[in-house]
Amino acid sequence: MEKMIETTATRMSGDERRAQILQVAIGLFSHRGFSGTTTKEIANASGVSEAMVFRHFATKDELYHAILDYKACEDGMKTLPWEDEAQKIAIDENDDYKVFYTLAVKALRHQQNDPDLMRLLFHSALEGHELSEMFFDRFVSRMYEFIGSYIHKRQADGAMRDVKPRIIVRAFLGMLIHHSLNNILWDKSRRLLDVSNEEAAHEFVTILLDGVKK
Amino acid sequence: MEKMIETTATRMSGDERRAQILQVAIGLFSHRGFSGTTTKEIANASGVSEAMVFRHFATKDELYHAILDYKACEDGMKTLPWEDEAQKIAIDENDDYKVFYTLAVKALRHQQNDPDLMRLLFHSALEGHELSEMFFDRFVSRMYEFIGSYIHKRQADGAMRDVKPRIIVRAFLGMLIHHSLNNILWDKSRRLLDVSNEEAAHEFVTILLDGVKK
DNA sequence: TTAGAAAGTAAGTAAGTGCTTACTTTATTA
DNA sequence: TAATAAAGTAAGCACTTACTTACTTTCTAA
Repeated sequence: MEKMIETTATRMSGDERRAQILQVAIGLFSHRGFSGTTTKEIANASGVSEAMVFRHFATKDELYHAILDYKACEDGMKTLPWEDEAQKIAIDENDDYKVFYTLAVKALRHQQNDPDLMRLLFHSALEGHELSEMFFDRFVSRMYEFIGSYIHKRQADGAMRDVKPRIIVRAFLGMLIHHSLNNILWDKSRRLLDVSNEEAAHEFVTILLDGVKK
Repeated sequence: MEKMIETTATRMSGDERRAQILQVAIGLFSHRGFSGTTTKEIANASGVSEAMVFRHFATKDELYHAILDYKACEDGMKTLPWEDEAQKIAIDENDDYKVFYTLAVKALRHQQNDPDLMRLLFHSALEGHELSEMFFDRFVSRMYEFIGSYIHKRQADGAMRDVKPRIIVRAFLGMLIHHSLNNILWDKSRRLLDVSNEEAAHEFVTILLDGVKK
């Protein structure tokens, strides 16, 4: 004879719950790291018992892998620059500013919208986890290839100085990644430097291009 | 009536042992992180029982603090650029290349010689440990002040474009830190980019200075 | 030479840890 | 509407964790 006063305590479907646990775990792992997060914390934050966590993910390690796969495959690489049409056009037109600015703004926005990915990536890099290598092979090294070969072409055109292309790539990615890292980790309140993604991208690209032009 | 066949198993003095445990712990913490390292591992790697670790450091947390203090105070800031005489002279002479190149080479060398410091710094930043803030206040923000004010001066001289000085600082430090980070974390075998500290410093500085000159 | 201090250990403890088991509750459908 | 499958739990298991205790060994100096 109880009244249904519950606050929509409907139980979730298996897939829903799995996805929810995954999301909760992403938040926790990305802030506390793998060994700094307990399965109990994950369960509590998901509003279920630990047994449910282990129903969906056989081991804690499997959960971590699922996260890495999800983040690195589905999320982080949604818009690969070498599959971007606008990018290709800019490249064909030899529009240096457009090529680099588009890349920069996209990267900065992406990292701002999803700081967990960067945190996760750094945690796994420090711990020597295999995601690190996977991400490196699938994304970073292709990025070097992609930007590097564009720079090489522009050097052949006589539009850029003869510097090892990959040094230029490193300088460019360094500015972007370090800027995002600052915003996420050390300078959340923007005391040190407070600029929009667009302004940052513009200035970084201008410095880089003026710095390598012939 | 035993013979003294021991391989110089002389016991250490308190101070020696303390220092040794500290060093061992630095190596472990910097690779596995705080919660990823157990006190037993530290004891074993130091060749003593766990009780000895706790004789020298009341808690695991105290040990971590001691490391951070040691690393951040004694080690990492041995040569602060604003206390460097050669640096001051270069600044007075408005020798942009010398100012930035000296800084860059020193930073790259330091990080190469002591990768543990950077690892530790990143671990603590990700975990939100207080060292992060301390290091930020004592070192990073002063660095922005120092380089930023030099850039400001050079802008007033009409030698550099009018860009927010701190954006230039961020671009510069970004190149350096990201390069070291790559060498330490992802590209240990230098597959992606293999350059000496001097070459890297030279190219980064050249890009930066050409990128901001008037 | 011997008392005492300091370096050291073996063997705990209580509170977690990842993970399992045996069971109950809710939703679906034949 | 009853059978069944799926979502869920409480309680515990074997083991690890940070940290302690009660004790032994070695060095030093009066």
